[in-house]
Amino acid sequence: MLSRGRIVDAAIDLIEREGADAVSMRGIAAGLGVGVMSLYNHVPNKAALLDAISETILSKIEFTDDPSAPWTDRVRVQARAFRQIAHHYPRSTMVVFSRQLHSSAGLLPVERALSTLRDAGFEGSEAVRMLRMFVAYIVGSLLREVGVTPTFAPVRGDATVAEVDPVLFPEVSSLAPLLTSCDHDEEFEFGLELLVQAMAVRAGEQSGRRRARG
Amino acid sequence: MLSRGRIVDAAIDLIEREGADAVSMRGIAAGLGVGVMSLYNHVPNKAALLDAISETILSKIEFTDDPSAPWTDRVRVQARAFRQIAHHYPRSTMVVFSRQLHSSAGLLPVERALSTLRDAGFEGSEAVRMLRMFVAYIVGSLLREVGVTPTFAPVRGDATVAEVDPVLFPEVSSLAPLLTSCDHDEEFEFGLELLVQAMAVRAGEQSGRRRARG
DNA sequence: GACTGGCACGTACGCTGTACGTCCGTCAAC
DNA sequence: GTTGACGGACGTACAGCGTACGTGCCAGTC
Repeated sequence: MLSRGRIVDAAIDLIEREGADAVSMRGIAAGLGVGVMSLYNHVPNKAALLDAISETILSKIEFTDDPSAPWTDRVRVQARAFRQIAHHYPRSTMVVFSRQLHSSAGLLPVERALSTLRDAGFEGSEAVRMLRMFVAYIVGSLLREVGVTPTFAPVRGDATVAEVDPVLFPEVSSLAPLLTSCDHDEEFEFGLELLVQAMAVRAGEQSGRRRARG
Repeated sequence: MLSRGRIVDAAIDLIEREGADAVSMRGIAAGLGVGVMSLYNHVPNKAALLDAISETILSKIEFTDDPSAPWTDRVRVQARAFRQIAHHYPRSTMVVFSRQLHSSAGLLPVERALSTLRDAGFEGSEAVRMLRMFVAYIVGSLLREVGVTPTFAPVRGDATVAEVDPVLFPEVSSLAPLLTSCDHDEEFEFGLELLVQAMAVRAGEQSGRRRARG
């Protein structure tokens, strides 16, 4: 028996195997051993299916952070949970980023993050701003990590960089080896640490002001 | 006379008018008053055309930062230049983000940024890490700002948030008004400032260590 | 037994990207 | 002035896409 869930799962499998461009209603149906039009009994159209894929991916994020741990550690754990799922479904992650979903699928991550930020001492618009900044960093990082099409990426990039004119682009030229290679784990942790520290500084100022007022 | 540049310009116009999904070789050709296949005399295929669009957009970034200004100000100016062009071509920006380009089109921004980071005291891998973190934030922010499909966005989001269960999602529920509305300028500047300050702290530690060694 | 609703499915239409062949205007060589 | 080559604009054609619509089967209810 066909179902919305089975269709979404098959679609995610197909995307991970053959890429987001290769996904088609016919391909998904073939993967399920089913006629194309049968899909439309469970999904109104392809756009809705892609939205459903986004929600499913988002819902797979597992939060294992300990509520009693310091908020800085919880922030780190939550950020890594986000990243882990993106690495597990790299190509589907691209479709998540390419669609803005109006649904409440991503609400649990937001709730957890806001709760953590409250523990850190941020409230109201300050908490929302912190959240948005943090999400921006994570999304931007993952877009870079995941957008390089992990499978069969032609390493043509090196050749291009080798041709960089050292006179026009001295900095790029001298840092070329560092720019072409990238330890994604290390890069992510670096930015994460910088952000957590920046937030800690800001949190200290906040509580300092509150103490001064109280 | 048809040319690669005219094709790219027409394609960008079309994307901004009707969205990235609506862009087709036939549509572009029609906009130029030309047969479809004529395009293929100047562009090998649609993917290459989209790459060309990305490069063109990237090349439109104007750097007006004063090399004699403090590096913190230069960072701010460069970030805003990036953002400005994304706002000028919002829908094309989405295609830029959805493609990773192997070309050297985005090299000038990188060069300028690395030069600024060197002035701040960052060198080698530290500079590259700072650059990548900064780009991640900017890209993530712009993806949020631009991904909300500025034109004719159905404001269904508010209704969805109004239905949030206050028991399941207390934080989201209490901050709902702040979460639904968003002053993009303010949000961007907030994160930008936080990052610049974090970088300044790190730069101070760097130069401190150098002084200690020297 | 008849009736009804849901689901799987085939057909068909308009759209897409693009391979291939054709035509025509321009320019060089004789 | 004629001829030949060549580059660019173009039409045709094909495979593949999303999906509107109609058909047939099968379970459940009166």
